[in-house]
Amino acid sequence: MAENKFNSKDMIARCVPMSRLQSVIGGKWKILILWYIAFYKVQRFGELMRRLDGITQSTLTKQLRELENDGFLHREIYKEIPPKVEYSLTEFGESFVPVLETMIAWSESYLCPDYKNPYEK
Amino acid sequence: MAENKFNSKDMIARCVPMSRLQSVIGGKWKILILWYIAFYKVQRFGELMRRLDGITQSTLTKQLRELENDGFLHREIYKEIPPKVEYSLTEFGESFVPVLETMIAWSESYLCPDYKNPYEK
DNA sequence: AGATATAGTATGATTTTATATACTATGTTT
DNA sequence: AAACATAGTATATAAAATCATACTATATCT
Repeated sequence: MAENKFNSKDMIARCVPMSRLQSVIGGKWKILILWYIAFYKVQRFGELMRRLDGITQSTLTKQLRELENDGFLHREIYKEIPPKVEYSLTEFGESFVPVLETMIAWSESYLCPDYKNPYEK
Repeated sequence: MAENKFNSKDMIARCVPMSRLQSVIGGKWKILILWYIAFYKVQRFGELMRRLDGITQSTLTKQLRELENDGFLHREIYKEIPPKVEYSLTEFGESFVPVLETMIAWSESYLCPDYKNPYEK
């Protein structure tokens, strides 16, 4: 049996950042949205709608607002007609990109091993 | 404006591993459960219950079953009274540990910067 | 004989998440 | 004059996730 060198109180305390991470990137679309914005430079609401197969406008709006409130995204509004809004990563959002990279690398190797990225040799 | 060197079809295809990852580690408790098992060597149902503040038995059971079905966890049943079951990472589950490490490192640095891990200098 | 321990299951209620549908604004194009 | 484009909002509904509560089994301890 493995030994546990942490006591109960420490274990609970240590868990806090993981809990926060869960609450911040949980949700059915968030890492996908961040992924599109970070790696494919998708910036427009309409394009995200087309990419995220099956999402509704109100759900996308809600997820984007939460990502904005949590500091990942910047939302630039242009006073034009028809309306134009561009989403981009904040500095904080950029800091999360290596985590996304680790996630996608693992997913491609272990979760979808038959998946072939056409841009890698 | 950033250029996008991927066409629409590729973008959708490329997204698949991220979608699967989302479906596999989404949910309110899963990365937390994996974290406890991987880093604190928690193996028993009852101990997980005590760690995961607020989770109910049925929810914990469901999450553990899903992690087992998705290949992350091994569930070893001992034919004893009172019942004894031990959870541990499979080889596949172990492959995910570096991702968990990246997640927690980012969370500690960026999400909970005031959090102090008592076991690091 | 009754309490204790562990790992659950069963049922139904509640909360959270997501969906469908209709609607808004207004400059430009047909 | 009507249609189009974009980025939404509003309202109501449905589906999924989670929770609360009560219950099961049975060897061992008191």
